[in-house]
Amino acid sequence: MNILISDRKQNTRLPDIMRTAVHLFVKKGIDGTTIKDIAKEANVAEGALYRHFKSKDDLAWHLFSTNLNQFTADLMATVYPETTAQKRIEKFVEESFTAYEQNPELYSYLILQEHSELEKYSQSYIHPGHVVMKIIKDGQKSGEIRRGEPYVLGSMFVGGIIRVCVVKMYGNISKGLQKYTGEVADMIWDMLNAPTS
Amino acid sequence: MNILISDRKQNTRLPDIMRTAVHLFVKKGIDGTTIKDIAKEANVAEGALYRHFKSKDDLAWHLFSTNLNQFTADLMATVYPETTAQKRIEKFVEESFTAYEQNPELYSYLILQEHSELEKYSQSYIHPGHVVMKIIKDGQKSGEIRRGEPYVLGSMFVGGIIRVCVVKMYGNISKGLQKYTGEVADMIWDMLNAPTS
Amino acid sequence: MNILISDRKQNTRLPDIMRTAVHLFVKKGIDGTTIKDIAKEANVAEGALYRHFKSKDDLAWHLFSTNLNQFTADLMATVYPETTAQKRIEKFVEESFTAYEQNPELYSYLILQEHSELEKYSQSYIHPGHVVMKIIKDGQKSGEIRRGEPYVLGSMFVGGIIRVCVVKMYGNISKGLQKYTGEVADMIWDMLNAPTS
Amino acid sequence: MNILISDRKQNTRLPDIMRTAVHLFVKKGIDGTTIKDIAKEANVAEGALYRHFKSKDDLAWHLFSTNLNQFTADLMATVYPETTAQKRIEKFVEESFTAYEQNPELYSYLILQEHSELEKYSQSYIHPGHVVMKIIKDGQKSGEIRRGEPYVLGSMFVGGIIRVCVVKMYGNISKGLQKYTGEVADMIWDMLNAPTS
DNA sequence: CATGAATGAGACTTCATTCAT
DNA sequence: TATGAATGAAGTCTCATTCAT
Repeated sequence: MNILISDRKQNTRLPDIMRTAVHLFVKKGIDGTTIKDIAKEANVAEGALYRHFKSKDDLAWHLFSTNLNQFTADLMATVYPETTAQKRIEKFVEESFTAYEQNPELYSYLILQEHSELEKYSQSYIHPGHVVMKIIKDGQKSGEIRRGEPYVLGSMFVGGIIRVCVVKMYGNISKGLQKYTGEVADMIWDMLNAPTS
Repeated sequence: MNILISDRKQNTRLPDIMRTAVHLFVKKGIDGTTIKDIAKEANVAEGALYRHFKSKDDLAWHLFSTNLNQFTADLMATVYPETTAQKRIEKFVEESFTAYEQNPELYSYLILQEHSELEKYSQSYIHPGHVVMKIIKDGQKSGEIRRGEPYVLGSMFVGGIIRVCVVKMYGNISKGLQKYTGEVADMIWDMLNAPTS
Repeated sequence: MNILISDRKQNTRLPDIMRTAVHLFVKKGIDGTTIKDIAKEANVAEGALYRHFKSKDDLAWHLFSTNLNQFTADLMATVYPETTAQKRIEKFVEESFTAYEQNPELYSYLILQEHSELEKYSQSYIHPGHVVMKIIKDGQKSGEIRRGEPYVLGSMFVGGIIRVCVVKMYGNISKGLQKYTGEVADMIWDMLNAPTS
Repeated sequence: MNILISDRKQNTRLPDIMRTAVHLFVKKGIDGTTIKDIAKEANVAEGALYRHFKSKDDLAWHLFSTNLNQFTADLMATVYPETTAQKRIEKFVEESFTAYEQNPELYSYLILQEHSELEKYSQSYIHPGHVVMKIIKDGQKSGEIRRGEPYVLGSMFVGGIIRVCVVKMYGNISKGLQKYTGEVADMIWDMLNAPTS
């Protein structure tokens, strides 16, 4: 389900507004994007936006938290039926690359950028890092994953995935990321697995 | 004061301005930081900035490009005397973590953040990614590093390092990063090295 | 309000802004007038101006070029149906003095002042000098007007008119200028006409 | 005597400053010229200016009033030994055109421009208009000059001269103005003289 | 005396938000 | 409900003037 398109069918320009907002927020930052920019590109009057959101930051925050919660939930639902650490990692990579390719701008907005503008809102939202940490800690408990500070291991895991997306976004990788799912999952596994013997 | 050591340079507030600017740019973003903020925190009048820089963005760009060039040059000088891929990776990790710990804010400004505000300036600056790519490509040529799209391998390499710094910055890792140099370098090596048949 | 007469046009503060701007530009110069001045005297917020003009200079230029084109066109339409140089001069004087008396400030802005601030804009606008030069050159061709460098003759012609307006503006002439139309036209004619052997 | 070069021989940059100031004030207006502009073009430090003048406006006013007084006095001394209106007019034209050609920028600063910026200073300085009015009134008394409102006649007289200078300054007259002295004086005389009989 | 960095008031401009139509 | 002109606080930048060196 495309998370940007609300399932309530109203005769509203809301989806246009949201899609445009993500596009511009990614391109120019939240502070760098004006209401006029969004209104013009979404073919809406400036005032129209305030029918749906209390403020620009409210829009930015809504876009962020709603979609990030959704993405994290989807990730959890896909990854955790798997029972081995290796399989979980593979699913995590697959799901991440798929999300990126389906909507690079939204993925960038949710995952690739830090939003200092949103710090005023609660920082306790659920995010994919939680899934990563769970995979690591469960894997360490079961002996599948090497010992070490879990945050370091988790960072090495998720940092690589994030960076691949960034580099793809900058145009340095031409094929679809899904092509690299297996290879990347293998690399992460080589990095994290506990040496047998 | 030793009269032999340049007593001619005017006492300028430039260092204060630059230090403060990095601090605030990291904390609130470039767009989110005002000239007034910088002036107040640096104990300088607002106009003082404009004796040294044409505009706020000019300051941001100067801070970015100058220091990034320097860091990249240092990195190259440290890494490339080494002759094996494994050693180079270790030096790269060590140098990165040291740079982070010496000046987390500057490192964050240079490496951890994407600056959409600076896109108007030339995108052809030298940056550490170039060093990473060289390590990867040289290592693949010599057979030390596994086959695969170099940008993907490079992203996995550098993405992990970046992420460790981000997580440290958010306070989730308490020890100094230099403690993890060996461990992280090993993990990257496990991930990248070509399986010896 | 008669619904047949355009009830659609939004009630805009544009006319207030323009009237006030001319007033202040004449009184204090363009550079000497601030946006705050205009806003206060026009009872408008400072930002209102920027809905209609890109900048203060843009406003100044618009005011200048639009009205000057209009005035020149009117002048041409009044003067050039006449067929003798003497009549044309009389009409020119009459039209000039009438324009001055109808709106001294606008006339001053268009004709009496040099605007170094507007030099950045095209200098190729149409202005009343063109009408003067045409009267002179046509009159010289037909033998009605004395020989001599046309720009010198034109300057003597139009300079007098301009100066009369300036002196009136400074309060040294108390009667309406239209009273002097005949006298001034005669003087110009005495100055310019070719002596009939 | 060049009025811009002080007869006290000090080792000072004052003449440079004054010449530069006139140049820039004419080119960009007083408000449009900055102290930095003047300092840079005169090869002086910004602060140096304040050794000679209390403020920028003080400089502008000094330049204006001193030189205008001088010019008016010279004019009076040249014109008033003459005993007929016609001769006086000729001398006035000659002196004006000579002054323009000797130093167009200074003449422009004194005569061709209105300085709304200087209104804060006394408006009761002596200026060439007084000489003009004296010529007109004396001429009317003696019957040499036609009847009519003296300010109107004076404006017609001096307005032409001013305009010729302006048009020359804009480059539309290529020969030196002194070439036109006789012709212009004749025209003014034709315009102002009382018809005999 | 000269220099030019610093000051800080105030100019121009932007833009999130409101509100009459 | 939509529109977009208006608001006005706040941001960026300028520049006359001061003052330590």
